[in-house]
Amino acid sequence: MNDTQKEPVNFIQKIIDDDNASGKWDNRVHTRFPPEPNGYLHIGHAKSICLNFGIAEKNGGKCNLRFDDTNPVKEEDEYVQSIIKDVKWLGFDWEDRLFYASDYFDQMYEFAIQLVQDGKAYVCDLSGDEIRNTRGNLTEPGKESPHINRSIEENLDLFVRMKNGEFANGEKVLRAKIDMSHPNLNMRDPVIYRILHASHHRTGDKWCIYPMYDWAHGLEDSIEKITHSICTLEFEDHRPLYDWYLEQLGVYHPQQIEFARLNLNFTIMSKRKLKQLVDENHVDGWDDPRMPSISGLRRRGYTPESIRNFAEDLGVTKRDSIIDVIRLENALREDLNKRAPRVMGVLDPLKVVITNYPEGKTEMLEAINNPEDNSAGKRDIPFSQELYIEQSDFMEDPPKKFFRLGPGREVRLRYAYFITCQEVIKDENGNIVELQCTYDPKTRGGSAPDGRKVKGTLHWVSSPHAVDAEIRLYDRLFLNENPDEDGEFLKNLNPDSCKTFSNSKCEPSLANPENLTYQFERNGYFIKDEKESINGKLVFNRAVSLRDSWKKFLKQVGK
RNA sequence: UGGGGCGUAGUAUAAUGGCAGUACACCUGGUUUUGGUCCAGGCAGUUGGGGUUCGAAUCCCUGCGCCCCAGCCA
Repeated sequence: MNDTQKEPVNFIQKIIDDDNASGKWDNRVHTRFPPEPNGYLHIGHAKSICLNFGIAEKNGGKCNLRFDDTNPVKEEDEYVQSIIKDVKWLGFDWEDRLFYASDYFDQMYEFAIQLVQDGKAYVCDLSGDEIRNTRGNLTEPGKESPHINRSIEENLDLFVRMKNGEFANGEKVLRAKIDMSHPNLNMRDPVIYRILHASHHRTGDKWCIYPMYDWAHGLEDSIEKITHSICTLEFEDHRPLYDWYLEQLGVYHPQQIEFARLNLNFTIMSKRKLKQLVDENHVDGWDDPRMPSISGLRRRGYTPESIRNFAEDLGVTKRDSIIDVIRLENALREDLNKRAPRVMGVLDPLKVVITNYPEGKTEMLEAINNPEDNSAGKRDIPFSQELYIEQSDFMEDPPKKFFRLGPGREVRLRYAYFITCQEVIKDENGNIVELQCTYDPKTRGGSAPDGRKVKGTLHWVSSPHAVDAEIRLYDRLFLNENPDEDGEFLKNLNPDSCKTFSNSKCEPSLANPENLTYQFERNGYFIKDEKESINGKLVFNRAVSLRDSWKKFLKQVGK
């Protein structure tokens, strides 16, 4: 790279550069990824994970993994475990810094006591409805709570009794005393603690009051000595409150910085809606290969590297944007093109008999494992008289630009021979069931000594040596670019998002596939589905197709 | 309508007072034992109006458009 082409520096890195120049944080960079364990991680979280861990890494800093588990009614250990697994799988290391907001509940409670003692918080008896009704709205100020002037002693007493479980859910809350006419709604005496008689997945029944996000998050950051607290745009309005709390408490005060979350077209990113897809069985769980969840992408055949490259390529800004999901797919293709071993698999087999090939003979032919990587070596694949090719590689009455097989046409079988179609065998219904072809023995390996060329090269599998498999091809889960545009994302589900070929044939090397994504030549990238490959059945998922200019051509000419 | 943000090719993203660049998408062509990869070329942009300046995407004024906020969710 020449020095006129610098790597673009995003606005967060610029802030860090400035801070380091001024010595603001003693040149420390300490970030955190703070998921709430109320669902599985998705590709949107991946952007945040890559940003937080990435920026720490680039600046010689640290990044914590911290569970923001302040709402026991929504959170579960299952989600904690899945999140740990996913972040690790993406390739990030929080070393010994795995934290939970719930570890700080005692400290948070003490800080709340301090705020009450300073006369900056009060216990309010208003119901949820009453609080809402007295908050005012976008244009009108709110009204003060009738309990705003309780004495410090009374507030202390009531708050302690809240903690001790003397009151029912919703009966009382602790609120900050700020300004009910503040133009920022978040500053109108926000709730700090609410009563929730609910069992927490980590603290059990120790607590019946739980801190609200705004109270908890700044304290978590403060306790962990975070420098740059990176979050998404919708929290911009919360920053004044984040700052207010830490300011009033006089504690270590990180800087909150907001960036635009990732949106992908043809995809939904709301955890609530993804959970709905799972709960209502529209998909086969959080790890359904069509889900944008990390676990879904993993099962689909995505690599951690491709996701990280994608996230890196995205950049970081404050602009709302919708990324074309094609970019995610391209990131995978780019990664896998360099690394994936090539194999041959026929999705939808059509029998081919080589009439002039010795019956019962098997010969081994040499194939290159990865033309992009010489170190991947070579392998031998068996060839025999009876083969399978792809149904879509034969046309009885092919158009001129169809470079594949047709009556009387000659094509190359990859790494094998040139064959010519002599006869088309049909069943009583007129379906093509077999092709009788002849081969040219002089073209062994795939090139003709007389220099003659063929346009098409087909993948194939020797019938007696074939490994049976089921192959699943995935399409987008939704029909619309913006699936939730009309608020009815379920109606926009793509009924053809999974196409199954149950009679596929693979080359013998695939009998016991490794846990990696292969390229099935001319078909795309595939990975064994560990969940579905049971009872001797072998199931492959297609992660992404190869670019297909033939398909594109068909589309152009209108089918 | 109060407050907080954001406006650069189709989609994203650089340029922070000095040649509007890059990626993806799209279109041509070349190479090729994957209609893959790779290579070469092309199309295409600063939200409107005013101002400051030798010079404005960038600074100022003023419109317009889009997003977020009225959970005891995060």
